[in-house]
Amino acid sequence: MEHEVRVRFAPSPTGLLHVGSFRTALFNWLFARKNNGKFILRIEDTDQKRSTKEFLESQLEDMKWMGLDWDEGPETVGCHSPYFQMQRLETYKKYADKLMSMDKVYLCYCTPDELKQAREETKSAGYSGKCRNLTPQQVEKLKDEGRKPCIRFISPPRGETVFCDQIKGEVSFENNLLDDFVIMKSNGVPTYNFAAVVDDHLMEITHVIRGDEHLSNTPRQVLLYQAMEFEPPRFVHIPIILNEDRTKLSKRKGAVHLLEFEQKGFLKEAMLNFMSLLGWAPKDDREILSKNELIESFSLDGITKHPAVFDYKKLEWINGQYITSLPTKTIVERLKPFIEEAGADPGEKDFTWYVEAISVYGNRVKTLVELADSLLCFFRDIDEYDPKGVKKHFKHDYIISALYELEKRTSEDEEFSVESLEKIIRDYSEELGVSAGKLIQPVRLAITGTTASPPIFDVMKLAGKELLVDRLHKAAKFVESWKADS
RNA sequence: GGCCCCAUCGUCUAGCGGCCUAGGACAUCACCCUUUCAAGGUGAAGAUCACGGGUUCGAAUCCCGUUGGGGUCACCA
Repeated sequence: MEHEVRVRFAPSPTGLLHVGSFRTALFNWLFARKNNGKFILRIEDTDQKRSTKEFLESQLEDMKWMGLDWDEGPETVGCHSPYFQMQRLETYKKYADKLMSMDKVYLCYCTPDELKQAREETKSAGYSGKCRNLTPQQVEKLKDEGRKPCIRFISPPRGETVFCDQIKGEVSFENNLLDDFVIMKSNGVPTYNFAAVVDDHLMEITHVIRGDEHLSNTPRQVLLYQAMEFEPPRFVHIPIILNEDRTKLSKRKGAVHLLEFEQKGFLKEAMLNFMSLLGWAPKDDREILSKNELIESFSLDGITKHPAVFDYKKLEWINGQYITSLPTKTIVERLKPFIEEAGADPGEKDFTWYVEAISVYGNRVKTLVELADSLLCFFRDIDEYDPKGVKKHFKHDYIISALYELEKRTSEDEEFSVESLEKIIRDYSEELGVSAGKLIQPVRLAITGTTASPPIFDVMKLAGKELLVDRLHKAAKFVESWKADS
């Protein structure tokens, strides 16, 4: 009988939540939910220089935004609290003392400068073990100099450390390559490797699912598990995410923080769907999966071994799929902040209008930002008419009178429906003896200022009588002065 | 550079010894639809399964080497 699955996501609040970290959190969460296990959120805030309360809050908000709820962690009552490493200092000290009494660690009085210098001189990365066999007199002398020691782990000089990774299989490292690494800094704060091992053990973590960049840390952790006589968890190293140029996903080359994607108008459902498909695939050919479907089909053996390139185009496609498939009510609610961001008052239009707008515009945009942008002409005056469109669609002699006539006819249209508006245009084009398109394009330009838009009768209806009449009038005036100038 | 990991269409991937003259999706292209732009529908192009050796009756699938890519080498996590 297997133990209850307990996994954890252990972010450091040293920046905004990175999409790579988020993907790690997602896989952990999916695995926990799939197996009816527990998802634990542990804050690794031992980097006191870079950790901030603001980053912590931002990361927690991102997790909540995406719906990755944690069973134990900040803001919960878990039986393994506290979940902030800086609040667990006595615990780490206890285990460091234990290792000290077992002669598995030692005090090191070297200063960062000395270490740096030694590294440069020997051109090798590891620590020499200089302080491992200090005499009592030497220790006294170093203490008198006011030095604060850190604690280093005594790495075995030979042999190899082998562990089994759920994805990679058996992985082994030569012990002589591992140096005496630091487990407790001189300020009494544990280092990552030590704190993670102590906490994962105490919190009864069964599967450590984390990014591939931690694979080379694992032998040190395995050594610590052995030294403290803890049973190690299962290790699951998931592939990292790459930029299009196959370098590690980084700023400079595009958005990397979850927050940025939210601001760009991506829906959480789409993000969740897309991110889960980076380095993992369901057994069947489905591409669009809801949160529940993801949980249902998630399994560790579906995770790939190789890194995955972040395909922005596919994300856009998935987002587009969700814009058209999510309940309109949901899209309306989420769209409003973007309307506001674009500089308009979302309260100007009522719910019915939004529903129509989304049914008309929804399938031609990829993000909420694009949706808000294309709807902006219904909130604010248009800045200019597309120059190419002007030359093409405003050039004919009948345009000025036609725009005035349409202004008159639409203003007198009591019904003001998509059908009645279509009738006005078609009837008038027949009267003029021109094709409907010859009227449609100028009207499109008059309302939106552009040559591309959804079907024009829908756009006219969406504009509303007042705005439509105004735009037709302004366009007529514009063409008058344009013709006069040329 | 040392160590570790990885390698199927441009990209995400299916494939876990015969069903593969390699399947799906995004992107690309064409056609249909059409008042423009999309969406949608149909179809096309796109991978000598990185390369070279083995093992086997048979390999994208197993083994070895080469090359390429990535990760990591802190009193950061």
